[in-house]
Amino acid sequence: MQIRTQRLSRRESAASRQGHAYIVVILVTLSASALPDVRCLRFVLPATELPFCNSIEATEVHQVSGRFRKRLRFGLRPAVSFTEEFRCSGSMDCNCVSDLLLTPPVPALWTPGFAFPDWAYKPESSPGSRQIQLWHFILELLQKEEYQGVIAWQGDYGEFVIKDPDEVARLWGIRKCKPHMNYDKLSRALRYYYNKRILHKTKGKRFTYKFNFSKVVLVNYPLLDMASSPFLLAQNHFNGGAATTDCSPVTSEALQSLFPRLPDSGRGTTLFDRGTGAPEGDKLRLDTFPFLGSGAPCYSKPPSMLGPYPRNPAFDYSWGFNPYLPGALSLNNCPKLPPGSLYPSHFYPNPLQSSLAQLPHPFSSLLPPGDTAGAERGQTGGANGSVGGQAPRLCIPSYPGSLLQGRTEMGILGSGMGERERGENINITGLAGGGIGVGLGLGLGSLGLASGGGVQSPSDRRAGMKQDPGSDSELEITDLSDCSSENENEPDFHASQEKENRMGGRPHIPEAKTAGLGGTLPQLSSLPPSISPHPLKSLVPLTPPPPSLPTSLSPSLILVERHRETETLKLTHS
DNA sequence: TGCGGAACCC
DNA sequence: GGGTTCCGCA
Repeated sequence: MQIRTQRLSRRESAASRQGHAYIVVILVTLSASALPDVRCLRFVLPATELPFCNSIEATEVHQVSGRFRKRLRFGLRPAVSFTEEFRCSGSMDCNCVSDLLLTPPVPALWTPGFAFPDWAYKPESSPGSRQIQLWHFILELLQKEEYQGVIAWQGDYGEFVIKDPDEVARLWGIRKCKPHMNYDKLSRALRYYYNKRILHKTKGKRFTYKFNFSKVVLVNYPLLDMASSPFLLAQNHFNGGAATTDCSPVTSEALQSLFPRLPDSGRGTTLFDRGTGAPEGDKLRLDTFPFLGSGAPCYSKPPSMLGPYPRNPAFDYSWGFNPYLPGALSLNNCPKLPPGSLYPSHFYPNPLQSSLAQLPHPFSSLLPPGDTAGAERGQTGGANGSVGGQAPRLCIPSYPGSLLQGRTEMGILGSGMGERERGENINITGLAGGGIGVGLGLGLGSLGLASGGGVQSPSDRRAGMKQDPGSDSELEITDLSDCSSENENEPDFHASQEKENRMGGRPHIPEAKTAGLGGTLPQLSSLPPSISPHPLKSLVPLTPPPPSLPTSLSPSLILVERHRETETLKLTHS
């Protein structure tokens, strides 16, 4: 069933600067008649093509005045355009794609992988260890086509079967430099995950285990709205189908055990940081994912293996990871392990299609991209089974220049705009003939990124002023990448991995909602290049904070204030 | 085949 | 901390 084009319009947007990474919160109000059940979002990052799905559960879609509203949260690195697809469930086989061009084509800084943030796949990120963890390894095998005969997804909701236990053990032994590894030992290690709720044994099925993705999600995004997340609810299958999420409360200890890099996962250091003043409530905190230094104990990954995507060299970054891509998990690059296969076009049964697909990004990034060849070109991975076929894709002109092109009506999003400006700059338009279409434009200019004067040209802005009162969308962009000090040493990608960073010990990342301070910060263009290792580092929101912003300066805001002072001082000196 | 305790290693 | 190894038990 072809869904007619649905025009969406921005209702409100806000953005703030916090480094490299952005958090984008989209609030979309859809006409009820047009989109009764939004199920899937698909994003494609430019240099990597990272489709991942966010789902919108019906219960999560608030029907307001005959419209369905849903706030979509996802984090994305700046300088990435992405495609999102809305797909209707049921008989409505609609989908649509639109692009969001955040920044100029600078290196893609964030590559969400699989269900977990990339750092989760990094051996260095293994809690308490700098080696790859077994569950990472299992995921690695699962995502490689050549190991389908050894281990493969089977069943649903993260269930997989070890078809060849000895071979899996052998591979694991190779990876860990344990030549005497066998399945008995491997299974013991797997049982080690039971208590951690990472894995679960499927009783009655030989060699069959099940990932508790919801737990992994929990530990990464503890404040994710479990009750309203269809994915997490689906993960209850993991726990015997209980009506509740897995879900004994996740203790701080457990979270720290799994993800020690969460300063204190159980005490509010969450991606969804409530109480930050965002009207929407939670806020995705990308600064939870630091990129760590390399350090595979056994092997060193050749550079060719580091980049899972067929990237444009300019966009390449060694730490990029997508477990669905070749070598994505071969972080230790065990010599005896064959190189990663080509990007698998499909996985069956891919539990993520039905479960992780319903997660807000980055969880939804578990979904396999359907078309690896489009990594560089940022095409839609239509092969993704979660998406109803190849969706039309709006091509947004690359920065700098107009975000609007063709039928697309793009808008500049960000806190750098006043309410009036935002009304002018944000415009979301559906795709003709493509079902519900949402085109999102994110202008750096509106965010205060001064290089080039912003993404959207004035003419574009004018073109994007049209609004549809019948629908709204809301974007919130947060730059959080200042948090990762490790990444500062990465010359290629300037990549800092997002990480939760509100707790002590780590570099403090300003909260997402810092737009209110942005106006006082110097714009990038006004700063010497050396000041900011990354253009977005100087991204400065221009607009006042959202009304819900706390009036008092939080520690993070203080940091922003300090940053502002520093930048101002540098500017003065220069 | 699966489990978990225990000791041990890194 | 995250396994690894060994073991007894079911």
